[in-house]
Amino acid sequence: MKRAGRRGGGRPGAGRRGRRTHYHHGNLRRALLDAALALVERQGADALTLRAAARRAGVSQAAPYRHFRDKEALLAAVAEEGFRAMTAGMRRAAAFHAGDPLGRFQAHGLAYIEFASGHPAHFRVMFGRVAADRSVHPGLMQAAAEAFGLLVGAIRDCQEAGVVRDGDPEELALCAWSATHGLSALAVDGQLAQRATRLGELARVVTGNVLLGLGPR
Amino acid sequence: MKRAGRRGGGRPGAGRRGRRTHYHHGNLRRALLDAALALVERQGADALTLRAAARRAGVSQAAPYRHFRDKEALLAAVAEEGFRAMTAGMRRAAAFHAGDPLGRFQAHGLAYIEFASGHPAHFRVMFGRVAADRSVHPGLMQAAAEAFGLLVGAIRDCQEAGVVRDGDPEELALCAWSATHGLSALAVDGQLAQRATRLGELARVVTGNVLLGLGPR
DNA sequence: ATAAAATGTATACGCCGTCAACACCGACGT
DNA sequence: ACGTCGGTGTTGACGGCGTATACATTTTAT
Repeated sequence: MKRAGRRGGGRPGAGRRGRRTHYHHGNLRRALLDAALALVERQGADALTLRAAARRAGVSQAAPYRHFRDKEALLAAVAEEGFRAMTAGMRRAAAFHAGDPLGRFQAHGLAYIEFASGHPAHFRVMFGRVAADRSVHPGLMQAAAEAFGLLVGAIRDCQEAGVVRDGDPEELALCAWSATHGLSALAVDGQLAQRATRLGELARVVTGNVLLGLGPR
Repeated sequence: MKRAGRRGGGRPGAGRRGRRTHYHHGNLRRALLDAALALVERQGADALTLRAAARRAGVSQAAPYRHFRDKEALLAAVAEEGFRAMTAGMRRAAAFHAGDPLGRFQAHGLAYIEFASGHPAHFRVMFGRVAADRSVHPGLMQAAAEAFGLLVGAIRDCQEAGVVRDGDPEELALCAWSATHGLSALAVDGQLAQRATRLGELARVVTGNVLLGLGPR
């Protein structure tokens, strides 16, 4: 149905097809999102610009407006992808601790910190001021809620196993989320400068301390 | 010609021969900083613009460059003031718990969260990416270190009182800082939307949980 | 008094987000 | 088959931004 032939298809020099280039792009929305992700990952959050994404996708500066209402919408989409990637990483890490609720829980936290330190610019977009009113971007809200939901679920499992004290699981999960997010944010913002080399170790200390606090009384 | 009412108000030594007083504006650096703080506080971090600060101070757009190397330098100065204000707030709060190291420690955390939720835009400037290399702004680094130093000192006092377990105080303080900063950051970024009304309560829960984790074994 | 240094202004460049007007393409009703 | 229509991409423009350069003015040092 949709043809793959694209105009410029990424690089004017490379994309030569028999025909004159097509006027329409194959899937510009996806291409812009990929361009935006690459920009963030390789040149930082400040390099994420509607015009730069358009350039990278090989279209004109106004083309993105057919797919994103404004820059904020593109940022929200980038953030959403970040939450999905982070959630996937947390799931992967937890899979190694099948019968061990506490281990799963800590693995979630470590994976969170690992994502942040591995993709600092992306992390900043995820938690930066993407919108005055977040509810305008339901996909983003849902993706963020899913990550938090993992933690809440893990807390519930720990409570059932008797290794975490009773109480509102959301509230307890928030204690863990705060510590995990805080360490990640401090690391990403360069506030741990001289300690950065030990980040992995610090992550264990911090998440471990959370567990001590959450343990049964 | 552009003449616009000069900064008449409070120009010291307006006569001539004012020794320590400054030349044209009075003290443009301070005026720009105040303008920047007002912009951040009243219109958010995105409204902080060199040109807007200049406008608000009543000077031309290029004037700020005589006092700040670039926009980053102005941001750093704004962030520094934020750290000083936050540190002051933490000291004030701790003063109410003279003989109670644990109380002091928790008061620090609560004051931290209170500052963040009371001045979200300023908080964002303080922890946003002000510079690729923070060491270019020594005043900022020092102001931030002072806030962290408060926590470390409080941890030491708690250890001496036997209410916090032994161990590297910096490491233990970092556990507390992470949780405190994390809750603040989540609140500021609107990630606690529906729970925001209970922020004060959540702050107590989170800081209390940290103390449980740090307690003697 | 005069030269030098400090401070502010005018102007310009290039990039940005965004908008309006237009061009092209594929699909669909007739 | 054909004309039209909505979705998609282009061109060009506007005002705002950070910043550089050249210049004017005031303060300070000699």
